[in-house]
Amino acid sequence: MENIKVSKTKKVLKGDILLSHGDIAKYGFRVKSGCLKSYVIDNAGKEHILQFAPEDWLIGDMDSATNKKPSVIFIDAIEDSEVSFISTSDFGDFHSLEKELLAEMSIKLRNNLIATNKRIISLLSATAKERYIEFTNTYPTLVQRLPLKLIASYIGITPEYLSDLRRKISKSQKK
Amino acid sequence: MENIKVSKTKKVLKGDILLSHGDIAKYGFRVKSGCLKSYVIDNAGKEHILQFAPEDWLIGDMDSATNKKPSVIFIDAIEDSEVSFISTSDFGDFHSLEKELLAEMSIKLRNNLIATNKRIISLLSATAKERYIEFTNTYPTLVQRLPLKLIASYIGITPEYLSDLRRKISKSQKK
DNA sequence: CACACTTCTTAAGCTATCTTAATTTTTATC
DNA sequence: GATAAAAATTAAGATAGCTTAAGAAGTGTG
Repeated sequence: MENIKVSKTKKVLKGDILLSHGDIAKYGFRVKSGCLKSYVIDNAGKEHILQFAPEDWLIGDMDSATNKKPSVIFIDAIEDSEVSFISTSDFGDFHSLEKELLAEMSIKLRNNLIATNKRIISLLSATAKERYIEFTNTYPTLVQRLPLKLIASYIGITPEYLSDLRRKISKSQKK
Repeated sequence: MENIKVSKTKKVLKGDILLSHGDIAKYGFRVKSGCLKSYVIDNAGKEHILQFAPEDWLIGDMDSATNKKPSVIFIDAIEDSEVSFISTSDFGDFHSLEKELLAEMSIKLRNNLIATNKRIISLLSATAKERYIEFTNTYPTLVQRLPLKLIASYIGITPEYLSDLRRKISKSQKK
């Protein structure tokens, strides 16, 4: 999607909120530098991270943008970032798009779907420890860069329990 | 994808396996009648259901088909079914496809991605009880039709615990 | 460099969910 | 419609992962 219409580029600061629960998504975001996250907040007020978007990643709420419905997610900057805005009017009607662009979009959607399915497999069938190790293998650069509590949130456990797991893992490696 | 190339139609019996762990997926499947499921088997030998595919649904292993890699999933018939085979060569190179078909594929991929993301939100942020109630609301016809143990597997719990939950739910409704 | 703030760790007790195993109910088959 | 097979239930004991709380270790900022 290098050639998709991009309306503007903007600098955002760590902590800035680009999309809030209840908003109707008018834009998706392409991250030029820095890192964004998308997440939900559950009934108990706990945050659960859906996606990290470092350099060159896209992030947005496709459901809200496509169906013009209030978003259930938030998108924030977790580092100072530079972000370009992708108008979601492009998402609405695929039939009006160029063939070339459609093919690229299909590929991105397909790859995203494959990755998302892997995450479901992981959530259904792997233990917390296995999911953590899988995360470190899949996103080694993010592990360096992100606070552990965000990684815990992404893999579906508490930071305290992740801390336990890491201690157990490093203990078992020492021998 | 009504107009995608479909090589053949075939009747399959309950229990028949259409794709096995280790296979490279040569076909996706469109279900004409009956119902298929896709699932993984974890290290402990437990089955975890990724998808149900009743009438008019598509099911397959996109990762295996796209990347010509051995599948990590199985696809079986859970009822006697009639199924048409979709050649996965269509998946490989999007650029060679008709524009109209690409637009339809993009829409299907997008909708699938939206649904898949909802499932991740549910797995991360909802309790087992909430996930069960959500399932019954989202797929009321499947609830009638499928054994509870398959639903338990789909929402990520054991059949015994689902049984407990159902008892608690019906007890709390009686008052 | 000191203060505040965030992140990380540790530990004890707790709960949602699992395991095992036996029993009952439902469904399919000859 | 009897028998076998599959599905669902029940219950007791086990455990992975959570909660709470407090302290330690980083990190940024004036």
